[in-house]
Amino acid sequence: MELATKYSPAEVEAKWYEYWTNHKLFASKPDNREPYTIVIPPPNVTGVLHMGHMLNNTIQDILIRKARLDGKNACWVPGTDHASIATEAKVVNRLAEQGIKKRDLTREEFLKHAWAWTEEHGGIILKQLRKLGASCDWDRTAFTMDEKRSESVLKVFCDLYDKGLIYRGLRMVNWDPKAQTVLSTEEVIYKDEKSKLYYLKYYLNDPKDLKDLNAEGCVVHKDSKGYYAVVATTRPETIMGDTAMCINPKDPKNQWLRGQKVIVPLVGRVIPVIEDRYVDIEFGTGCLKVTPAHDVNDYQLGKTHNLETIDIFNPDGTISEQSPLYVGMDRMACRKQIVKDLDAAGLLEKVEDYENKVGYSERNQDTAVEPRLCKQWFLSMKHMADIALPPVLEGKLKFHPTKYVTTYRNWLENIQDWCISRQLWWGHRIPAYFIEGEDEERFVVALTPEEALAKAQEKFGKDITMDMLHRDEDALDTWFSSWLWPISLFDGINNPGNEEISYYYPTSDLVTGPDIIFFWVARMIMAGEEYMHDIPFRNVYFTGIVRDKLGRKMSKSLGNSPDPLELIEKYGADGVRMGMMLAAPAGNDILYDDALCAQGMAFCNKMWNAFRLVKGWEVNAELAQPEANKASIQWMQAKLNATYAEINDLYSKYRLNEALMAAFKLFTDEFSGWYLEMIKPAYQAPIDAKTFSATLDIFDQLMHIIHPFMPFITEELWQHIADRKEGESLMASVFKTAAPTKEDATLIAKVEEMKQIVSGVRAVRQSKNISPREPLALQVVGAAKNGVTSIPALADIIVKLAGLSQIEQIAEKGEGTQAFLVGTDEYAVPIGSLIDADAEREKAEAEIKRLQGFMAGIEKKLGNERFVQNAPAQVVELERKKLADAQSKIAALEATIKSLG
RNA sequence: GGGCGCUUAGCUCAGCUGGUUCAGAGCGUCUGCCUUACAAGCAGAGGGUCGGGGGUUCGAAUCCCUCAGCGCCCACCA
Repeated sequence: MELATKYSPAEVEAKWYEYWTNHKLFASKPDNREPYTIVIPPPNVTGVLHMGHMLNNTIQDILIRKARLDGKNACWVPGTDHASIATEAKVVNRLAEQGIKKRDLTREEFLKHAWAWTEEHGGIILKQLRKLGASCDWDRTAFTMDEKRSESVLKVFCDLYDKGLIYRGLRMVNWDPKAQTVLSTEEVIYKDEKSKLYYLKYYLNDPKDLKDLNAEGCVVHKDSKGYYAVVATTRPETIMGDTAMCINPKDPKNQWLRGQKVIVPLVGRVIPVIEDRYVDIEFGTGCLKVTPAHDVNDYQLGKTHNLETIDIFNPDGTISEQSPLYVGMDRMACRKQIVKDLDAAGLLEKVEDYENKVGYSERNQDTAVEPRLCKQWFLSMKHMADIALPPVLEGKLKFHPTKYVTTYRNWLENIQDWCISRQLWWGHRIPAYFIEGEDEERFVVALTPEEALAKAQEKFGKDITMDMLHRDEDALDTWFSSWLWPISLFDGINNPGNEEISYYYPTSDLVTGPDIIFFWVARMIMAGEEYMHDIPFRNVYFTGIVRDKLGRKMSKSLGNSPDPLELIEKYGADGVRMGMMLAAPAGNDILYDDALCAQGMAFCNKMWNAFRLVKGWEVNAELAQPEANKASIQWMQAKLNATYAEINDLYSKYRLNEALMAAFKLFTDEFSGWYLEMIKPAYQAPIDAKTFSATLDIFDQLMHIIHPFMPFITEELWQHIADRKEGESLMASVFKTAAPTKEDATLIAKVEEMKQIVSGVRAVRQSKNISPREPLALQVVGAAKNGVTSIPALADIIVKLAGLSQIEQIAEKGEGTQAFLVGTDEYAVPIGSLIDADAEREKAEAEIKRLQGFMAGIEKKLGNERFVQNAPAQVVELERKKLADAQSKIAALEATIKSLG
């Protein structure tokens, strides 16, 4: 069979992915093996694959495939998230394009559209993951809103309510006027914004007893219209909701305002001046307008001072009927207008530039969140924090990198209750039933309407009928279902103690971004401890953010985010996987560059061609195995064992990029660069059978080592190495290497020395422009005769790789030779008239000078009493060895100079 | 305002429980090679006073202090 000189991934990748799935090689069932489990961070059901997913899922696939090769029962469970806000927004937009308004639809009608959308666009992302090679157990594919998961969510809600951990409360919450739902504090992103600070005049209404006007530090404002106070605000449009003005009782500037009443500008409402130490004396003028309905702090003040609350906004962010002015106008337009009007009325004293933080919805980043007072469902978090903190602090559950432990701890120690209700239809509808009647807060929580009725009758009287029950219209926060993911995927909520949950839980590793440490990671730990009394996963690997090579975040608006599928088409999935991993040091952001994928693709080609070489050899069973080949095989196996031990260690530390680099170097440098060259027969000459089969065996092992990173090409080559039976697969074959021995280490060291001799000769060729085909002699000078050249097998290899005619021992260098040192051993290559005596002398002299300086430093050290006394004996010994080595090197160099005449 | 992290070769990073001739790797650069596996390749080479300053120590990229720059997270000052 003739193999092309270049590897072409497309066909190969499609072929093997189909093979793997046809043979159900990704499937997992509980058995006697040790389980290794990963649950996928469920992507949004209607999302498309982006570079973050590529990184994240490549890592998960590497870990899963490695576990499989280690002989574990690897189970990677895929699924998608219903993403209530995002998906509902998309559906609302589509309906809007068709001229349909959400409010004109019933809940059932809307949900029909939403499910249609989900079926149409859903799961695309999971299909894309297959292109990447993701070895998920697809038969387990779940959805956060499928039957089992929904049932779990409702059960948990009822349970937590029964435990008294879920409650309804009237609170100041974060309102998203675009999505028209409340958000949790975690869903609000604060951004620095350049804004204005408006100074507004609040005239005194009927001033009386203004006696402190001349007190020290007093700042009084007065103009032709009378006395006034100045209030600084960034939100002038909220003055319609002002119900007080507040000063600090200790503020000398504003003492004169105590007990007065002021008039809200434009609005004309008369409000009291109250006093509270909350007010910062230094900020603005020290006068604060109090709008209890639209600011968290003002709400607190309102409560303390018993103030009226005027809600001037509609849910969509327009001005409500409650306001005397600007009714129906959007809040942002209103701000502009009211500033104009205030100015025109002479009520605006000045405007300053100001920088403050404005909260935006995590999902609608163009929409400023509005604080709003409303009744919502909350989960009490104190208990949850108490159970979720210890396993992480005690190290039972490990974070990689560990720095996130601090972040986690800080959040849990300052945790606020979780607002879990959302004014959305797409999601899990809250299983609470309100009872018709005057008291709007009569309700029961139950899994089914029937149960609800029974509970209601028991609680509120037998006369209650089904017709009187109205289920809460709201849905639950998406994260209220994803926090159960590691449990609900194995049906551990509905069927506690079932075989699957007992086997797979706790899962092994979670791979996710640090941006959802609070949203998801922390809450899964809470749910795990609450419902399984155990951690949900043993390790969390936090990936970095994928950035472009200039360090900018990848984003649609910048257009700097490549399309993953196009990349796979261009570089092959293996190439892209390697590219991602090369750029991804553990715990750091990754700076993505196409060039890295190109390197990955090049590596595929390297493996491909190495295989072509081996495959092309003619085997002669009669041929005896040369000693040199035997030694080469021994060395390669030793090197492979040692490297794999290193790689395993790196895996255990989640330093996957370094593990990949080690595997890459093992194949490229050691195997292709050295080993294959060592055993390669002369052109068109046959190879002995032993060497050939040993080489195939090593190749087989290398494919195992590289497979987790680059599954497709390794499977392809592995299948070529031997005749495999249908259904056999590299990915399903358990792989182990022998532990490295002392003998291995010795052999490796010898070969390293041997390589340096070969490189030394090559360097001589390079500097003198001597063709690799022109044979040279190598002289082993003096004491070096006991080096690796004295081992016949290694000497043979040196002759072969350095293109030598012979190796000879000499006592002293003669003229016309160029020398080099390997350690303290000296070698020389006779090159006759090509020698540039002056240049060589200069080089040797410079090196002697450097060594003398080096020795001077060591001598000083050794001359230091305190060093010799305090440093460990072996350190001192080492310094002495360095000194001796340097001395013998100088001696050799001096001999070189002498030989140059 | 509080907390965390980073600064080592042109780029991306490793080394940091102090002492392996320790200053490393990959990529890029330069030089020479179309050598019959691979030019998506091979061989060879150059490149950093480890951000600045101070301290501890026989000894500091590594520990401590300080300054500068960068990044992230948290926090209700209008």
